[in-house]
Amino acid sequence: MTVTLADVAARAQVSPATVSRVLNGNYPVAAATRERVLRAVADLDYVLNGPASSLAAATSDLVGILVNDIADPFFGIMAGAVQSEIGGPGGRAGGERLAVVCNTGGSPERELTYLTLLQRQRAAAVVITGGAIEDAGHAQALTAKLQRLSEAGTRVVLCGRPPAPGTEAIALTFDNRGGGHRLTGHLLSLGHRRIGYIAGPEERTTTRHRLEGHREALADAGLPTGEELTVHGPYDRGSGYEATLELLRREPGLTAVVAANDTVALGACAALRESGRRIPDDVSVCGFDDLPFSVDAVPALTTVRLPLSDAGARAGRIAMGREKEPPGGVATVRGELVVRGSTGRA
Amino acid sequence: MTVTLADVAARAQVSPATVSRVLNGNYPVAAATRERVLRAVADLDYVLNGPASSLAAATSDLVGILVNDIADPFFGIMAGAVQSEIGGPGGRAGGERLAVVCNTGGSPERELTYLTLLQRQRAAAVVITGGAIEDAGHAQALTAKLQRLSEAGTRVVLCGRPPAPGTEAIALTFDNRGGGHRLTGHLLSLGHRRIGYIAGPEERTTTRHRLEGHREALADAGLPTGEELTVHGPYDRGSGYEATLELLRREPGLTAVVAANDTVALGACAALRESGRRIPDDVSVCGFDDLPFSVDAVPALTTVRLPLSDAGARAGRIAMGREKEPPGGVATVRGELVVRGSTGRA
DNA sequence: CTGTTAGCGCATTCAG
DNA sequence: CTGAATGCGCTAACAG
Repeated sequence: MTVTLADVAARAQVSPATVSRVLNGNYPVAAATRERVLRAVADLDYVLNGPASSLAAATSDLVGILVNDIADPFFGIMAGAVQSEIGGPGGRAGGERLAVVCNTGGSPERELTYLTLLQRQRAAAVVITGGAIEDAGHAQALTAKLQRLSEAGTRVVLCGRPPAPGTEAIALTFDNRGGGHRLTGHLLSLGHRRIGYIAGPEERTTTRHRLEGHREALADAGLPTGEELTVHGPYDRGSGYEATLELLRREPGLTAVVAANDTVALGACAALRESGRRIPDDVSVCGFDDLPFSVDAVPALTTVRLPLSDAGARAGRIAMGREKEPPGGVATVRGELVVRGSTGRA
Repeated sequence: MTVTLADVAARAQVSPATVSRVLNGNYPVAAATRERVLRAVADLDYVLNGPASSLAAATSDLVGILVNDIADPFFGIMAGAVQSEIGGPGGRAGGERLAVVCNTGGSPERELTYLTLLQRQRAAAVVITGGAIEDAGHAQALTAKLQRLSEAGTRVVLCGRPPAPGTEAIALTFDNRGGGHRLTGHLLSLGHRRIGYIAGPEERTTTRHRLEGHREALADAGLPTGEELTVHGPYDRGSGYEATLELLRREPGLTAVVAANDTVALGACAALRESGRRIPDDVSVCGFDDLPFSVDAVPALTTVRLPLSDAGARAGRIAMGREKEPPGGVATVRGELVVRGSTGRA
């Protein structure tokens, strides 16, 4: 029924082994023979059986990319970059790898489930993007799982996440703390003193580091860290909107709002505008990430640009073993302060 | 080295067959035996070998989701919705399916490559999102490939793409033509007559249908279809920006701009603003899709809302065989005109 | 350079 | 309800 390697071999009048060799291209085969085999493949419209191939070879061409939220360009940009380095020649069979992105939705269970599924498929590599959940139980389970993956020969790379001690995972970490520090430093230099902070979800490394940077900047300036002006929420537009209304309630004299990321900042801008405040004349706003739409906001967002695409591409190359791992298995990726129209003097 | 089914069987003192049966849960096993097996699985930290399992069963738990641009929320939202319906119980082994999204980057070759890869993996289903490339050669190759997939037992669902005649693929098509028609109708009713159109890439069904709707509306009103005021470009911000400058050059008296989608519209707004024009006082702008950021644009974008999330979820359910297929295998999903601040009287 | 020989790990018959 | 036997389709030694 379904055509197999043996069928191709019969038609090309060679042994199955030879067909396998031309298909995988990792072994010398006479040009004429190769020709004949390829024609037979085309004639029969043969497609390699992936599971059988992976079973026999004890490895697959699957590369998993885990993202917290596939609808968020922050992850989409990284995932696309990872994938662009993974596709193309280099795979085992047919020279193509299957880069697959898995959407965890930010759920620790789903993260683990996907890793198990990838482990089950004997994935060649796994790239995990974005911040981690800070829960002791989950961290332990994750560490164990990553270790298991490494032992099974799956290369693990973290992109935009702190290192995972106790594992062999390579980490490209974003300097969220430093970025947050510079952002707030910028506001302070403009004379702002009553600064609201809209943080991401609690128990997320990204959230915590950005917030710590903010508070360090405040502390450096000898100011109170203003816990009462911090509101947590998800990394979405609605959160920025709601949180801003809440901040305004707590401190009507607010002169600046720092948002967990650009998307949240957009919601903050909407809320401020609806409350009759002008940006940046009455209140300054900043975001984080510098997503593509940020430059088109009105006024354009002051933010911290993270080289998402570069980082993703690098993670992809490391996952493929095409780039040297950073010393110690950890590299820090800095964000650059981008000052635009949404911030001004207090 | 790596623990196998046999190891689990030995530890649980049952036969491999029994272990397989409890793992797949599709066969009666005594509760006590099941207990023992599950404990052994936990003790040994056993993970099923996916390739071996798929090989023996001649099917896998992989479900592929093809997207044109993973960094674009338009696709991210659909992909996330598809995936939310695919995950969870229902899979063969362990009750979990691996929903994987593949980024074609809009390239026909990559689309085919990914489909082959998925075919190779004996994917349970494939959901293809977004418009198709209108190239006779590619269409033929794609039809053949989809047919091959169907024959191999892979369910194929198109989401946001016209039906593929000659295949068994189910299609949830967006009414891009109708949406485009209503959008332009709205502008005409506001008195606009000199309307620029920024179309997406040529040879894309989405592009063509939206544009046709636009021209039909013009024709219905007895106006020329204004081919000289149509500019093509990719579905991104930069395209909107450049195209708008070009349109302004061709017709400085433009009173409205219709963009291929919201992202393009954002770029158009930026260009208009930089040219000193106010929106909507001098020039009205509309987008398409109603992505999350569109409501936060200033002024908020008039657009056509596509139920991306609903459509994706439905596609996912159909792919899983959990929802009845639409009659004739085709369903049309309408877009709703959403009038906001970016459009006003001419 | 090419053919032969063995499994890879699991799901299924088929018996019991 | 459970065990034994068979083969899924392919790759990887090993010979030639």
